[in-house]
Amino acid sequence: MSDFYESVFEIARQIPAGRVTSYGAIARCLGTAGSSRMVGWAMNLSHRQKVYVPAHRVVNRNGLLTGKIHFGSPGEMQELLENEGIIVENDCITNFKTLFWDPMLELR
DNA sequence: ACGTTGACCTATA
DNA sequence: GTATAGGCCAACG
Repeated sequence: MSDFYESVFEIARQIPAGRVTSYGAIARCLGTAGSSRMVGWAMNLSHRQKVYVPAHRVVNRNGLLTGKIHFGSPGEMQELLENEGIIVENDCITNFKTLFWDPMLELR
């Protein structure tokens, strides 16, 4: 595993419950801004990882659950989010701006 | 080896 | 405000 994915998983693991972040935020925090797609690939590989990565807390910039289909079954991601107190409606996170968690601010 | 795709983001029209 | 274009790099067929 390259350091890039390691860092991505590390950050994803640091996301507190009930909070969400975006791929771009993680990418910028890693200094690989513009290559936010790689963060998505990293999440795709997260299933192969031994350690559990809360990928459901990572969504796109619009707060839309674009990657829910990559979970076991559609709706599972939403259920996980609602289980943590996050309100999800029509595959969109309500109060996304409030629930947004910036790794740049927390991890510094 | 080459072309296409992908859990995205920013910028211009 | 929505619509389209471009860029980024790795994995898959």
